[in-house]
Amino acid sequence: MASEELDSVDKGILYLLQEDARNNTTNAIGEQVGVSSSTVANRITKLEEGGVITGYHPTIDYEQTGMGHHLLIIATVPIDDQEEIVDDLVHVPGVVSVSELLTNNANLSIELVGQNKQEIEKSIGEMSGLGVDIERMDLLKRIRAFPYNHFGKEFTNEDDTG
Amino acid sequence: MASEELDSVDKGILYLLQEDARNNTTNAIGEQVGVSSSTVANRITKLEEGGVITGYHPTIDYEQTGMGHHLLIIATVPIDDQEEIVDDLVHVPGVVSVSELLTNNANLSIELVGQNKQEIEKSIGEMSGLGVDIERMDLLKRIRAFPYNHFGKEFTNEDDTG
DNA sequence: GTTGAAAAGAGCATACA
DNA sequence: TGTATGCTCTTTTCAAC
Repeated sequence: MASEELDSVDKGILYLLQEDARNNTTNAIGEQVGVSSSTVANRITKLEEGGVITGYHPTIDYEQTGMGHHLLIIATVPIDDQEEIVDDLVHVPGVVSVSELLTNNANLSIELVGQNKQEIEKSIGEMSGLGVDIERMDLLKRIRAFPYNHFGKEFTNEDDTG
Repeated sequence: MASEELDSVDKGILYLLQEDARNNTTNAIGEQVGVSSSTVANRITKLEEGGVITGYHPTIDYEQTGMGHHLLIIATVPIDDQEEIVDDLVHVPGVVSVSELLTNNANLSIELVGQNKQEIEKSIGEMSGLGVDIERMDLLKRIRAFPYNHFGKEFTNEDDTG
């Protein structure tokens, strides 16, 4: 039920959701991919239940929110404790995303925000207390996310006059 | 108009949007933060226009979609060409996000997906052709994103019985 | 089992206070 | 910022493929 292949309708839906997951209505999506709105709703439900779509999140420009500091941290944790530590990292103030890597060294990529250096240092301190060994830490200039561009634009009516 | 401070209503809205940006209605958000639905709609519009919210995206489990390969790449590009190269990277198949870092070395973090090694290799080749110098490349185990936990949960009625 | 059409209910945008 | 109205969207049901 989960890892079934996606057909062109699913791919088109995913593509359009990646463009705007909040304001793209099932109606509009249906018109773009050539099915009715109820079909779109059914498909989306299945994609959610099947674990393909795991959530919907806004992309936030932290600099606009007073979070002057936005960092990307590469760190190492013991593999056996990786999951547990990541669970704890959720509760560290300022940590907004964590990517787990399948390596021994530098197996964690952590996105951290804070209003000032004090907040950052406090978060760093908490992370260290959890057993996170920071390898490097760089200022984030910008993050860009885009629809997986071969996911289904071909299955929509969108015009690419770029 | 853009970088004004956020009040508790804004923070509560952002928190709830980060929990579920698609299914959280203005009505539900309004009840949680204690304002009317129209106020929520007005605030969201301002957050969008002010550049605080730059988009809404689903989180997709690429492994469930037949994309067996999910990589995180650390790469270096010439600083002067960074923006231009990132613009080009958008069009490389399989590239789903790019983070620009403010450093000389390893100033790009690229998330790449593909159905098989051939696709990955093809994408790598295109990236190299753009002047992207790959420093390291690791398999992604999992990515987790969470609401910035000190952003406004305190301003909602949510119960944290975890 | 999946899709599409229609009805009922809910949510959203606009105007106005 | 809140309230009210008209309009749109979503959801459910049910028939058809």
